[in-house]
Amino acid sequence: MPTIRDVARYAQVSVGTVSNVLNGSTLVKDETRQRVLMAIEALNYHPTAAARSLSTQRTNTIGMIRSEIRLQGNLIETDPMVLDLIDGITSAAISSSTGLTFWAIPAGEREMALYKQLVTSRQIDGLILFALREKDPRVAYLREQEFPFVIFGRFESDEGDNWIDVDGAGGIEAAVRHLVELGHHRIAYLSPPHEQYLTGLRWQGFVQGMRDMNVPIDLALVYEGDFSEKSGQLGTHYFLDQPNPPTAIFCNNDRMAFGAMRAIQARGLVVGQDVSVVGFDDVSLARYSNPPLTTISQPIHHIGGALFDLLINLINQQPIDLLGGKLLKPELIVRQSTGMPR
Amino acid sequence: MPTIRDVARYAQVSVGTVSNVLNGSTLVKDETRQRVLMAIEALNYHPTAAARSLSTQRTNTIGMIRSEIRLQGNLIETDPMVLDLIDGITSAAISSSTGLTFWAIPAGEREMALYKQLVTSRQIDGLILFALREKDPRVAYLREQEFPFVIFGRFESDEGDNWIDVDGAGGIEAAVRHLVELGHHRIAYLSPPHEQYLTGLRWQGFVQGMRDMNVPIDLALVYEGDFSEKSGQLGTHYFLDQPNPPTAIFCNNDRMAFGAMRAIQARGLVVGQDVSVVGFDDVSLARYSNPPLTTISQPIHHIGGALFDLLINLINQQPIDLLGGKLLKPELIVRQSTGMPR
DNA sequence: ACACCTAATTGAACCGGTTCAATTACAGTA
DNA sequence: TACTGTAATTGAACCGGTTCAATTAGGTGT
Repeated sequence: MPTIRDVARYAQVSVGTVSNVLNGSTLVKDETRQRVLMAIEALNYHPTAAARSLSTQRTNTIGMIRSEIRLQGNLIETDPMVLDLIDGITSAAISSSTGLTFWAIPAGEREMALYKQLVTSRQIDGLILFALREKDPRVAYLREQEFPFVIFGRFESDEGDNWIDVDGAGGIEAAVRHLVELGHHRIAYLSPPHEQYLTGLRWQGFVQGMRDMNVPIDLALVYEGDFSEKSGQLGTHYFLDQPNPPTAIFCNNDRMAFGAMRAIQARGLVVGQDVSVVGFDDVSLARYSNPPLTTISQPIHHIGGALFDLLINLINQQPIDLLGGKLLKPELIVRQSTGMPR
Repeated sequence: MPTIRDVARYAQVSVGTVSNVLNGSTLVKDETRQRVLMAIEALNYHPTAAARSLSTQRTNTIGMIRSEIRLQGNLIETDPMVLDLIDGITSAAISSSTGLTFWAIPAGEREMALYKQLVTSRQIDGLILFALREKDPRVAYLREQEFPFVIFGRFESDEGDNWIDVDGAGGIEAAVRHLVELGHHRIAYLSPPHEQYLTGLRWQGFVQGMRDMNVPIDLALVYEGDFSEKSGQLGTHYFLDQPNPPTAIFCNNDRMAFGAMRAIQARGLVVGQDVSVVGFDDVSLARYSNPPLTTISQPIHHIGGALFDLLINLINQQPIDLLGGKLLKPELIVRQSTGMPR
């Protein structure tokens, strides 16, 4: 494996010159540059990433850590939405030849240890956080360390310039309006897990939407899910077992909505007629479910790219201009899972 | 940021000793070890990953590259199955504090350039390949470079010890048997894209299954999809527009099966009665679709972990024992999307 | 007291890049 | 021809670990 010194010798120049050629410095005479390039070609030389990182203090890698969450012992699978996020990030990352490194670890002490590891060992240049929890210790730590990071979502205050979020509350208000306009008065709310930070924001949107439409909230029609299809199913059975069941169910993600539809159908009821269902995310399958799911669409692929750009600017300490704004408007996509109540 | 020399000075030992403590060498006297550990604690020292990589030639990172594929200009989204694979890999990786780095790049010249980059710059210790294509240039290159890599799937010959696959052909044979036993004779086949290497293997399974059951294959009932819901939908409309339409459709992944079910339902037909549908993968949603999807289940989370272990052994040049075997038996999960033909 | 052996410790050399002060090359001017 | 200014090049020092031959410490046997 040739080193920069081999190239220098072959091209009869110094290592400094080779380095300048590699990094596109304008200080190199054209003829010399050609000679160096030919040497690089001839020896099939590629700079070693680790050596470069060591002296530049940059790794050209950003990180993302999934908090594995277990409920009753079984792992909650990653939401397909995250895959779209990854797609968006990596698509944007490739143009600046940056990689996205992934870890998965259960929330808790070991999680913090991993974050500390990564930050202090300079294994990555920055982090993308998502699915923040209430009083999330990760944010405090990263802030304290002044380590570059961006958040998909908000946290505690809307201040700071390192987050991008979708106005989920606004989306829910729109969904409630849609349901009430169809004639629904008993609307159930399938909540995200209470540990999640967004749970509070989403709930506010629901409360606001119901208030705006003058519909009372029945706390018997609120169920805490965990984003899995299973919990959507369980919550829906719980709702439909009530003496006074709902005619519509708002679900905080599409997976729970799919579970909800399944539960409704298992009781011989028709989704969109007997019970309406609204989801959140608009995963690609939502359009192909039976019936197609009314849901709140977030431009997740675009958000992934925007988060990446934001993070890179943060890392490079460049001024940040969030042209598209940092609080994006989601869009209610009406399909056949919602209809007038019977 | 303290370095190993700072720690050495603080603990009044040499850098070599600190390094020995860090790497768990038994050559250090217990008392000295304690002093060093206290210094590490006091200075809050963490070794720099790049420096370590430079001298050990190991990065503790493995890579995975998604080939972005565009058809008619639009990006094919990543299959949710891949997310489960990532989950499986990262779950296994964390215990050996290894990260998984991700890139996405369109297949073609730039793709090969990226592979060469990564291999020669020693940015990663090994690669996990998936979704191999016919005559895939990546395999030849990596073999030639003797770079450690493992494949989810097989390639050209079943030789080599660096792959794990599911016996897709066997799964399809079982699916065909299931359909024929229900009474189906006109079975359509929704194929993967022809560029994919597994397409040939899967087709052989279909042919074998049909032959075993003495059912003729009608080439008018074969359609090449691209793994997207959309293509499942298109293929199904194509099938149902035939003068002599099928009573069952085998789809090579669940996403296409969801599209197929949607198309069937759009025509006012009932899935599992008028037309049966079988998928492949058993993604988590398959159990919650309407009707629940009969599909071929692969232990994808487990495969992710096994691929990781295999790769680590390859990297460490340790003997490999694939206890579970490298060709795993998939399982046909019968749900309500298949039934007797009318 | 001395030889001998093992356990522990040392620190210079190395991994392979980048950086920048110092030096050299060369063209333009007096 | 000497002088000046800019362009190009040089190479030692540095980034922060690991490694290992050489050295020292400490214990045992005679």
